[in-house]
Amino acid sequence: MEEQPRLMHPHGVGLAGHPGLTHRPPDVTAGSDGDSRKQDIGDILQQIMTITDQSLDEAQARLHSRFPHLILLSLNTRKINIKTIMLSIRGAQDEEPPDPQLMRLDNMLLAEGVSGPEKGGGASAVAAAAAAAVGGTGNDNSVEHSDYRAKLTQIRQIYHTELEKYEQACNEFTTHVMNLLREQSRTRPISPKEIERMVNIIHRKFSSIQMQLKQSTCEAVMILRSRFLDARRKRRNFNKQATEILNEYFYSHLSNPYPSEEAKEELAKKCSITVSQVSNWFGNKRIRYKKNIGKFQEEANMYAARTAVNAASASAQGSQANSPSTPNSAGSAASFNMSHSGDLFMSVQSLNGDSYPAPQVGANIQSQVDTLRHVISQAGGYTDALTATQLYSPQGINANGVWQDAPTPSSVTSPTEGPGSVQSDTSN
DNA sequence: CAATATGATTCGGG
DNA sequence: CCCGAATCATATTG
Repeated sequence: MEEQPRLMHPHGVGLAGHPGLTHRPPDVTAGSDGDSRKQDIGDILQQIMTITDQSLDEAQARLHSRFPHLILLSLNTRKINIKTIMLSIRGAQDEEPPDPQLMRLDNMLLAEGVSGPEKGGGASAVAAAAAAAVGGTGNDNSVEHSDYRAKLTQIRQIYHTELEKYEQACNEFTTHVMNLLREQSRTRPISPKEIERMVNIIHRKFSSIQMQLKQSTCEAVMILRSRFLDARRKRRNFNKQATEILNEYFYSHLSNPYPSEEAKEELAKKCSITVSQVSNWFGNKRIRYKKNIGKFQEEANMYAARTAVNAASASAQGSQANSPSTPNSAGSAASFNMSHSGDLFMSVQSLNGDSYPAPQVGANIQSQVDTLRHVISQAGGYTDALTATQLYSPQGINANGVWQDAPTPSSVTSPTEGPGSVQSDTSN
């Protein structure tokens, strides 16, 4: 919630001051005496070393200071799934084997889309790669996605500017030194080998800086990735309305709370969440409901009653088939059509029994039956006879085939028992 | 703060 | 792939 501003530096930032490199070659030209040439060369070399070392540190410091929170985060938060990530880039951190490491970093940056072409394709590639690396569930979390992408772009931007800067500085410096050497060559013979050696030294130094930069960038990307792709880190509860909608659906399809793909899509749309989230929600809901029905009775009652009323009024106004007369509204949802519902239930039993081929009316009724059944089973404690006939199981749902499965081994016929159940049903 | 609620992920199975 | 189950990590609540 606070990383935005930090990373949001509109380009330019940070490139401004660049102590180590920008203040490039000290005025070496001063040593135009003649004798102290050799000394100068030594000095220059010294300078190179100093400068580059300094800038190296700075390069690192800068990067770290640019993503301080991120890095802090990685250190603070528990072991998160960074372990996987760390594994993938380990070896790059510890020792410093010359080549393979650099290649690794390069590959990674490339795969990450940081050092690749432009944005667009790169980002999606990153997403894919990231998803694959982290979970494997390449789903659709486009929301967080854009955020993630934006930040990745920033990282890339910084990376590129810095890299460019380094390169430029390197070139400038090399030229500078070359010029100097050339100048000196008039006073003393300078073997090409010597020049080459100098250039090599410079390049080596600069490439080591580059590598630091790459490494730091990798780190930042990794952290960013873990931050954004591990959704658990940012879990947000769905808003009240969404939960309502989901619950409504769940309880009105209690006998078969497995929304089809289309249903999921619709729910997702209505709730402003992704289909995956809908699936997750139902998965969680099913198992948690089953695990402790008592805990959900209140809620079940509520939604069942509510949707029952809705459905009832709806069907009353619409077609009527062999429907029960749909009595009074609100109030005693539990007690009302108890007797009728018995019939209804029986009559629909067949529909309900086999698969849910239910045409149009069937679906409608099915839904009602579900909710009614609940209402009934709630009042069940009092309506001996009906509940006694185990037509529809003890727990209220699992009447037929599918989503049934005896839950709590305890309590069978009486809805009572266990934690805090009952009580509330009469209030209804 | 602990306890609980909740969304997401991971691990087998079909 | 979808499920259920177990589990994780965060949110919310008391």
